Formats: sequence, C-alpha cells, structure tokens
Amino acid sequence: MSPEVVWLRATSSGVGRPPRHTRETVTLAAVHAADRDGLAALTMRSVAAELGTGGGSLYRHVTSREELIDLMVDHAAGEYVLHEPTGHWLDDLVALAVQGLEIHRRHLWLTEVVTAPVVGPHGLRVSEHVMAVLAEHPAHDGQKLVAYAVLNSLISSFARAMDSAPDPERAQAQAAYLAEVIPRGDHPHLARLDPGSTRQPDDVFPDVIRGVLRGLLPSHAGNFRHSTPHGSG
Amino acid sequence: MSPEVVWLRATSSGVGRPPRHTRETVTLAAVHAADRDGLAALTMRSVAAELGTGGGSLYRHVTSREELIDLMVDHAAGEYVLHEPTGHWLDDLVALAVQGLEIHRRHLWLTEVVTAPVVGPHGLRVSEHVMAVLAEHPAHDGQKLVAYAVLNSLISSFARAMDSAPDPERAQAQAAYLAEVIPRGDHPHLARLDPGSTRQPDDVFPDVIRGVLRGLLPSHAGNFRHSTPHGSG
DNA sequence: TCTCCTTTGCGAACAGTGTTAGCAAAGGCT
DNA sequence: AGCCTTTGCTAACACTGTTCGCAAAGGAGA
Repeated sequence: MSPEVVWLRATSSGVGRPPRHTRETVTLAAVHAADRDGLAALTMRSVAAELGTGGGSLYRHVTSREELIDLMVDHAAGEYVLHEPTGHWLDDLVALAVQGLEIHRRHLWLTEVVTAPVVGPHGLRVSEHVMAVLAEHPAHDGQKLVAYAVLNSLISSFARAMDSAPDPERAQAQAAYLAEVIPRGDHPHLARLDPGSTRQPDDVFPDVIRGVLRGLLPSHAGNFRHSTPHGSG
Repeated sequence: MSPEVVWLRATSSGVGRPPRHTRETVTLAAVHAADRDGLAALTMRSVAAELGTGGGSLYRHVTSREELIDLMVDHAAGEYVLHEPTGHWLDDLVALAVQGLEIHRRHLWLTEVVTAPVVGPHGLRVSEHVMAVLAEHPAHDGQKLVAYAVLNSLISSFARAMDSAPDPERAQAQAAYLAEVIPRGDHPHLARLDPGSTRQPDDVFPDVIRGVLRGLLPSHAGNFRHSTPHGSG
C-alpha cells in the first residue's frame, strides 16, 4: 500500500494466492448496489454480500469506503463517449453535458457524492477533452475551468431535480407545509406561480446549458454566434 | 408530534415541566458545532454535549438528525438580508448571490448537505423575494425556478471550490497523482494549463453569476430595463 | 402546603456502521 | 514436497442514530 492514491497503486503483484475479486470487480459490485439502493444504503457489508463474501474482505482491494466511492465516480466518468471536436465548442459541450446528464440519471448516487472525489484517469480524460474542445477559445484558463466546474454542478443539480422520487416522505412533508402556509397570503408571488411549470426540466436542459455557457464563455473576440468554426475545419 | 413537518409542530404546550432547551437553542448549538467541525462530525451526542446534556435528550425537540439539519439550513436562510427590489433584477440577484456565498462561507457545512432539505419559513421568504425581484421579467415561471435552482447550485459549488482546506490528505493525493501522470504527455491541454489560474474564483463570482443569469433569463421579449452591462463597480 | 399530572431530562440499551487484527487457506516458486 | 507471499474470513472495537423506561420538575386544584 505504498502510494497514498489509489490510481498509482499496483492492483496485484502476481505472486502468492491469486485474488478472487479484483479492484474492478469490487467497483462494479458497488456501482450495481448503489444504482439499486442509493449511496446512503451502500455499506461495505452490502457490497461484500453482492460478491458473496464478508465485510472486511473488501479492504484487500480498497483502503476505505471513500476510496471505493472515488473508484465508482471514475468508473462513471469512463462512460463518457468522447468524439473528436467538431470546431463548434458550444455544440460539443452541450452534447457532452447531455451525456453527463444521462450518466447521472443512470447512476443517481452520483448526486449524493458530497465531497469532491479524487479525480482518476477517466475523469482526467474528460477534463482533457473539455480543454481540447475549448483550446482555441479566447477565454482565460481560469474562465474555462470555472465553466467546466459550473457544467458539472448543473448536471448534478438537474439530475437531482429530475429524480422523481428522492424521498416520498420528505416530498409529502414539503407539500403539506406549502399547502398550509401559502394560502395565508404572505407569499403572493409564490402563490401566483404556475403550478404546471415546476416540473419539466428534461427538454430545457440543453437550452439551459447553452445559455449558461454562452454567458460564461462569451466569444467576444469576433462573431457572437454560438458556433465558432475556428482553425482546423 | 402530530404534524409530520417540523415547521407546523408546536414548540411547547406550556403545561408540565418547562423545557431547559428550546428548538432554537438546539439548532443554534448544532450550527455552532457544524461551523467548527463540519457536518460529517456533527453527531447527536456532540450537539448534546455542546448543550451540556445527553445524547438522547435532543429527541424531545427534534425527531431525527435529518430534521435537525433542515432546521439548520433554514436558520442559515434566515441570515439573508432582503432589500426592496431596485427595479434592476440582475443587480438584485447578483447581490443576493453574493450574500448567499458569504453565508455559505460562514457555514461551510451547507455545502455538505446532500439531500434537498424541506424548505422552511426562511427559505420560503427568500424564494418569495426572488420571485418578487423577477416579477416583471417576461420569462416563464419554469425558467425563473430553474434560474433560482441554478443560482443556489452555483453558490454551493463556489463555496466548496473556495474552501481552501476541504481535506488536506485528499488534496495532496490529488496533487501527487497529477504530478505523476501529467508529465507522461497524454494530456497536453491539461499540461499547458496556466497553473496560476486555477484558484481565484473569489472576485470572479459576481461576473460568473451575472453571465449565467444573463444566459438563463434573457430579457429579449420586452422593454424590460437592463442593468449595468459588465464589471460594475 | 400537598397532591395529581403533564412534560421534560437522562442514562442504558439496540441495531447497524466503518475499520482493524489474527489466523486459516490457496496458489507459485525452488 | 516445502516454503512464502498474498488473500479471505471471522471476531472484535469504537462509534453512530434512535428508542425506552424511569426519575425529576414545575403548574393547577384542593
């Protein structure tokens, strides 16, 4: 266990008793269990049961639960299918965000990951791709990184908002409170809200991403079109 | 314990032994402890110790740890100081977001709250204010709600990014991995990143919020007054 | 003042969590 | 075969949220 980061740690030395499970097997089992039961219900013992083994056995492949979550997050980042940049950075990033939203909806536990994970090879690959897409954009590197962080934040937020059943009891409690306090008249603007417009962020997502990115990365150098066919095209 | 939502539950019946601590006292102690040690270290016993009592005593005022966190979040929402709308919705919302960032930096545990809390009276008050600011904006209600959700998401993300010490060990592990894998040459765009531009989202925050809101709520539909374009003083 | 009566405070206990230590098992090498 | 390294597993530890039963503390009525 020499390196303190999992991405640099050797997976098996080849000598001695051969391992029955690999680091990837454990990760896959954890992803599967989290897909089904959520991250809060993901215990070391449940993951171990998924593999038909005992709880403490996982610590042969993973040093902690947090590290296992890092592995899961990077595994999810590996589900991005990265295409060659088309020259239209905005279209490319919107498509990437749509893909990210699909990944988050496939793995709803991603929205429950609270602490920023230690980015692994797949996450690095996505970051590299984003920077490649934005390579010829005139913005500063800091602005690009901020835009990328905002992108990820929005993906997570939308996935969470689109999750129809995060917790039925809490949703019901929220509705009960609103039904009790809104008619009192202290919140006229909330009372006047169109009740049908609170839930359809599915198809508006690409437009939102497009608007946000256009606001964050204005190509004020010349053409303000959303597609800037620069350089190799 | 009739109502299943804390905001509708009576605080004390007046008869019988008078309570030594109130719901607000417990909330304040929890906020204080979370400010100091973070949300992960906030245990019922630690909050109780803050009040000089035992662990199970808190359940006289709060039904669960989750409900306590709801109370804490609404307490933080109560720290917003809401001014009368000036007529410049963009300036008003940017100011509100700056205020939200300050609140998040005062209470860093807010970024650790994973599940959307059951919004209480203070949260409702802020929502009402946002809708009042946007009352004359020609966007649909759905767009306004999305913009508000995005705003809160960005505040949380920025607060998390600006936290200089989220976990020194993880940050060091991340740096070690990058130092090992970047020089291999597989990530040319990441390698070419300006190392100084990765960390100063403090002063850029208002501009980011302004750009995002401008992208999300374009006032193209009517004769709505616009605010100072960029980099306002 | 002395009871009732309601409500609160508190400690012990329960199931469940992440994590660790010690020991048995299982293959590759000589 | 025999050694040796590595793995799997069980039991245990400290800790968590939560519940339960009982003692304590005040107000209302006599």
